[in-house]
Amino acid sequence: MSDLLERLRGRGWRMTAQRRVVAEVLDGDHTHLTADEVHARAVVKLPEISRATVYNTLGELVSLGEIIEVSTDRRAKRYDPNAHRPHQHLVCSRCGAIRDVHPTGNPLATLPDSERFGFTISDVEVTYRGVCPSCAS
Amino acid sequence: MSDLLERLRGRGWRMTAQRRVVAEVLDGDHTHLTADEVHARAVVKLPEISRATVYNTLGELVSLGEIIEVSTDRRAKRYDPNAHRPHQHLVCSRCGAIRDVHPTGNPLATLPDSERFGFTISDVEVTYRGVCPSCAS
DNA sequence: TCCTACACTAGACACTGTCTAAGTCAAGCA
DNA sequence: TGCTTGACTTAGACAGTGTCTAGTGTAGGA
Repeated sequence: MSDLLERLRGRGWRMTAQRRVVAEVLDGDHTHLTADEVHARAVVKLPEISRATVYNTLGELVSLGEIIEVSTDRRAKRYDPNAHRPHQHLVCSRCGAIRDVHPTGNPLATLPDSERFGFTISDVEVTYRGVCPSCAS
Repeated sequence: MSDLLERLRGRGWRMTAQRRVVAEVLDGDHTHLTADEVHARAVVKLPEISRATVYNTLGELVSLGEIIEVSTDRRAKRYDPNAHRPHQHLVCSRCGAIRDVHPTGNPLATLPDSERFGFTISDVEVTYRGVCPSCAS
């Protein structure tokens, strides 16, 4: 975590209490939080932090590549602090639980040239859906 | 299209002008419309159709498996009438254009057992992202 | 034709996210 | 250390998408 703060400072980020709190929340063991969940946890540590600041800070962290936006359902975006290792997501279609997973092979290679329609493809997102053990039992 | 209406009638759907119009809109050559786009087109044919009816009808068509919900960005859901042939999506990250694509292999097979965490996996969504030829030029 | 359960409408409401104007403060500099 | 400045934060309005409800309408069977 202090790593993250150091990296951000090194990139010219002005270090404020609000940004520190958001980074701390993301570094907790609750991954894949929504923006409002991040806000709720941040408010515990810093009651006057505003929703707009949380949204701004999350957006900045995303554009800096420190966290990843995930949208496994059509509800709120979720934020994944595990940005430094490529991975995909496995989602329970009942309870919405999310796990990071690491498929074999290169997902980009599955799309033949004839199906690329001239696009320059840079990224692939794979979402596996199913029922988790708790919901199945 | 009359096929679709027949299938729906066969499943006990009460056939109303509103449902017919929504089905007709989806059957047009504009695929991947948002709910509000469907509503806008439906209003042209049936001015008094309400937004709630369009949302309800789309939801029913999805649960009947006649259309597919697609969420390639975090804006509105889009509806894909191409539900009867498995496919994935290729999205332009600049203009948002969407193409149906057909990757090789079985995307489910890319997740090893050790990465399934006891989930019973039933579905995989793959979204390829890149820049389309028009945006690249 | 009549009846009734299902469908539709208008509009309020909820959730998520964005924007703005005004105030605050981190950090560089004297 | 104290000043200055522009980046940052705040509160709250606003926008887009989707859901829900109460009252009304109507498709389709008897």
